[in-house]
Amino acid sequence: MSHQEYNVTQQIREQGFRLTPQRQMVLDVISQQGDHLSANDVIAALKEGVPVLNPATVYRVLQFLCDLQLLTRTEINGQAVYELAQETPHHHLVCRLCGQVQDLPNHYFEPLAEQLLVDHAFQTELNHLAISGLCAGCRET
Amino acid sequence: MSHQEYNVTQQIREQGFRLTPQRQMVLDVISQQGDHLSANDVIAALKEGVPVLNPATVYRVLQFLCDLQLLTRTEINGQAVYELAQETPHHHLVCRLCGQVQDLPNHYFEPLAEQLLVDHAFQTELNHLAISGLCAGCRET
DNA sequence: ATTACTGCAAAGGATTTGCATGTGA
DNA sequence: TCACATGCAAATCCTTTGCAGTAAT
Repeated sequence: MSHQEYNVTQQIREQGFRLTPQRQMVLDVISQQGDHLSANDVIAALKEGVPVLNPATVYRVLQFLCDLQLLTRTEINGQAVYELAQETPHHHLVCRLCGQVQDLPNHYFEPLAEQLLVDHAFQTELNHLAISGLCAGCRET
Repeated sequence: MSHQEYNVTQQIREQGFRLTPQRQMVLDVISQQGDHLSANDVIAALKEGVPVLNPATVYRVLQFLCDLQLLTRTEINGQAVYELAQETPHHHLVCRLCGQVQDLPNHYFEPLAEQLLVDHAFQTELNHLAISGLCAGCRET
């Protein structure tokens, strides 16, 4: 179990919730497989091993972990994807062709956020925004 | 029929497709009700008048009009919404509290796009991005 | 007269929910 | 022990599809 994952399990207990095998399995998958897994990805990954989790349980665990803010949920191309919550908010560059996703630090959006506040009195709450386009590799071909 | 809507019907014919009452009704609704209608909004609005369109037809018309690039489709909070295609791309400020949507000209994103190109060789294809946050009115209360 | 288009009903996929059972603390 | 969680199945929501009939050109 990674250090990060350990903190997560700690938090579940500290908040008075139960650390069940199902919740651990979902956390394992998301920690190991890395980021940006859809509910289906998680369900599929869990089918590799035994025993299999019920899809309803996976959905419930994902929602539970999001409620505790241990996971974050992003919509990419109309599909909900999940990853471990990080300290700093960040965003995503999504390639239209190859589908690759790379992270983008929040500071890229700071000038924009400031301007929206000045011009429109609109206070952005940017988190896990998905920017689509063409990645370096796909632009060449 | 507005001038804009006239152009749209012209284009349908010019491209060899048929201008059916159903397509006109969907266009009427989107032209009159304004922007950001979901498929359901369109279906509901059509139920006000008679005769009623079949939901499957509404979905097919919306997709058809998007294929012809006469409508654009945006995902806001995981919900597909449609509006008449405009000449210039633009984006949306979506208030988390009141749900109000205001348009945002594309030029706000130009510095960001340039920086992503320089730093990550990533070519953004930004269109109808939804930025969530708090609008001026909701920030006060 | 073609053949694109629509209506209907059924299928499909993703997610949620009710309820009985199971289990972590 | 016992409230919280899970499994199961059914329900729900949104959208798509097959097919027969209709209508725009």
